Amino acid sequence: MSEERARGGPRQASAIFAATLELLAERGYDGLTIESIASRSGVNKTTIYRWWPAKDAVLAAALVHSDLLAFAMPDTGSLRGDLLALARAITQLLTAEQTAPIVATVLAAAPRRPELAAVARTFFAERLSREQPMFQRAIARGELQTTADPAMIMDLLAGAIWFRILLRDQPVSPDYLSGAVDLVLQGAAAAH
Amino acid sequence: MSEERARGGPRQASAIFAATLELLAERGYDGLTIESIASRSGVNKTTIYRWWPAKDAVLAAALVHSDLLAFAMPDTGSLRGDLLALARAITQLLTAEQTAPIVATVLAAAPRRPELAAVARTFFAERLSREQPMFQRAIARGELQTTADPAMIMDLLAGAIWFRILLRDQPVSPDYLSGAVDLVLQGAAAAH
Amino acid sequence: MSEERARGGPRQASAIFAATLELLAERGYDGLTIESIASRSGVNKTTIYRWWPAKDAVLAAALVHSDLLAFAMPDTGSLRGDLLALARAITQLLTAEQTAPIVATVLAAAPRRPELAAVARTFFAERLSREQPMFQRAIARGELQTTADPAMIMDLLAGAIWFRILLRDQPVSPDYLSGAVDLVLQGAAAAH
Amino acid sequence: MSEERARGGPRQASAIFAATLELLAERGYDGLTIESIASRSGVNKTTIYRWWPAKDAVLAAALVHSDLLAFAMPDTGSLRGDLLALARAITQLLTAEQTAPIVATVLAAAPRRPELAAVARTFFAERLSREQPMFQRAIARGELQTTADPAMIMDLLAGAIWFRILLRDQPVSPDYLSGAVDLVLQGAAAAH
DNA sequence: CGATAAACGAGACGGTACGTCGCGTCTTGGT
DNA sequence: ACCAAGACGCGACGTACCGTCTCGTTTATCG
Repeated sequence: MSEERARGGPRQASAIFAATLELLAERGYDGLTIESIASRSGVNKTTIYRWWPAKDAVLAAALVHSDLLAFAMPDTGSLRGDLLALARAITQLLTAEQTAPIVATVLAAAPRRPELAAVARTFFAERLSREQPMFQRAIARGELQTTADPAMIMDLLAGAIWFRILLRDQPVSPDYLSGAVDLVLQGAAAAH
Repeated sequence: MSEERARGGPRQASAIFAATLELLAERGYDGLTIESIASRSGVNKTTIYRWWPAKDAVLAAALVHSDLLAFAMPDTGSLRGDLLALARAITQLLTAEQTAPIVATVLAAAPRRPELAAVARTFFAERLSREQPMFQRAIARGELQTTADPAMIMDLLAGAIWFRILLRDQPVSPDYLSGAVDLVLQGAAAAH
Repeated sequence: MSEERARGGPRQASAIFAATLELLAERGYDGLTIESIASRSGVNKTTIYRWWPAKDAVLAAALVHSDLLAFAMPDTGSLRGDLLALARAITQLLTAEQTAPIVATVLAAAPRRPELAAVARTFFAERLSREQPMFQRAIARGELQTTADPAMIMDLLAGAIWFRILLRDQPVSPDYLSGAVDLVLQGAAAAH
Repeated sequence: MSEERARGGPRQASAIFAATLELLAERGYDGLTIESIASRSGVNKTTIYRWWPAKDAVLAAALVHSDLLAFAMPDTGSLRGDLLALARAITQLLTAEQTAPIVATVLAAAPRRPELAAVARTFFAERLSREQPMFQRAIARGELQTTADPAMIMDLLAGAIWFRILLRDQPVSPDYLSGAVDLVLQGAAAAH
């Protein structure tokens, strides 16, 4: 029952994925070439093409296979604490030296790259679904109205962080984060 | 005293810029090549390289030169109306057939491309400064507290729209927009 | 055991060589470009660069591969006859419609082009060594002194023809050839 | 009566010619570009094109204008001495550091470059005519038969040297030169 | 255990685009 | 009238990866 190789991948899939993410971090999306992945992972170019149609697909597979997209769902006892923890995790993802280039790259390529777009979409959808319990706990605690829209709350919070870091290129301070969380929470608390 | 050509650009700059944006919309960022710009604009490749070092620079110049980044600052009489108008304009920009491919592609590519990042940064900074009167009017009307942070409000609103359309790939309905505006406004209205 | 392709050359080497010599004859040395060779031979430019670093190398290989540099060593029974045959062959090479443009161009370019110079040097060295039997037969027949220097004799004879055709641009008549052969032979016959 | 500028040339012709020959010696024929001549001579590219159609023409004019092609006709008192002096001068021209690259270059380009070919042809023709007195003196002294062909003698001698240096890439020793002169002289002396 | 099919290594190839160089033409403006 | 300055179209350069394609050589699974 050697499960070492999943269906639909080459024998050295792990080496390929590792090389892919290394190179992506080192040289950026454009510096990431199939040939460099092949060379770095000690695999022949043909082998990669046998399994994936293009470098985006390799990258998508590498991301899914990696734990870069994994994140712990917080449970601090209060919605404010949970949202703050999430906001900090997002900020971390977008600024940490190892993850920032990868995440920026994937999002940049996503709009025109179905594979990467699918990864992003799936990631965010799954994330939202995993956030549901957090909001249900908050409702149970009376911290949130039943009518509140968790997706919108996360859009506002996560969007502000993404927007500020990637597009406005402005720092995201702890104060900014707590201010944004407060604003959104108070806004959601107000009756419709 | 024909001042027809600004300093630092080729004679057919306009044709080059037009071709650049057309091709960007048609083929996406990676499909946009210097040779295709040259061919489409009826200009020689060499001429483009004489003036810009890389395609990002051409693209940045084309964006600055275009009116895509122009936008009217609303003045509806209420902050809610103004923010809603802005939110609609942003949504429009990101979804309209002519602008969406260009804007989405540029914004997506910006984090990895210094020139494009600079354009985005400048654009958003200028935009924010032009939004100041809108917030000052709201404060004068008593719709907003003096302590409110306009930048954060715009980050939340614009970020949510951008995030939802480009990353989560979800529709942005009029109800969603007004809901988001309300949430943010009520959140900002609550005391700190 | 198909030995069809010699080591160190592309699969369509012959087509490339043929195109190279054709184009050299048609357009001269400077008009001979890698791109034109690629186009004419139906091979991609990249393929040529994969195997040769520059056009001189292609040209050198084409020359070596061709039979332009092949020549039959005469054996007419007398040194005078042999030298006359050689002189005629050289003249022919430098004036015949098919060979003249190629040979003249190559010889002219040789001094400035290491690869071509090497081809010329090798060719003339090999040629001289193949001429040795001719001179030995002449010595055996008593037509030539043992002290005579075959290399000098050939330098004088070949040099005169080459000089006259390529540099002085003057015709080389049969009378001129036999006159030159006679002069050299009689000079060589005289005691030192 | 300022004759400083000949008809059909720009004001800075001398600077252009000097730059041309310098660059030719420094960088070879291919490294000699119109743009580099213009830059070195402090003249605009346009000016050069106004007067000469291509770099060959500039080079031809520069050579004619220079004294590189000048040579003194020897008069040593004997034909053998005169020929030896000529042979040494030719060898010098082909091997001296300053002249060798220029001469090799011109001859290399000549076959396909009418301007340069004309320069070469003119040079050799004029040279031969200036050699006539040398042969007439020899005939007057009884060193040479009336029937001897001076052109052929010079073809053999000069051709051997050119051939040996440029094509066979072999050294030309003093012994070689005197041997060649002796051989040719004795051959010419023998009756037809 | 040995056949056989999948996976792989090696690398030549056609192709697109890159960014650069020098050519020769042209226009403009200044002596 | 001549020239400096320099933009321009053009052709070729040599390079980098792309994705495709044989062609043998492992592997590893199964009869």
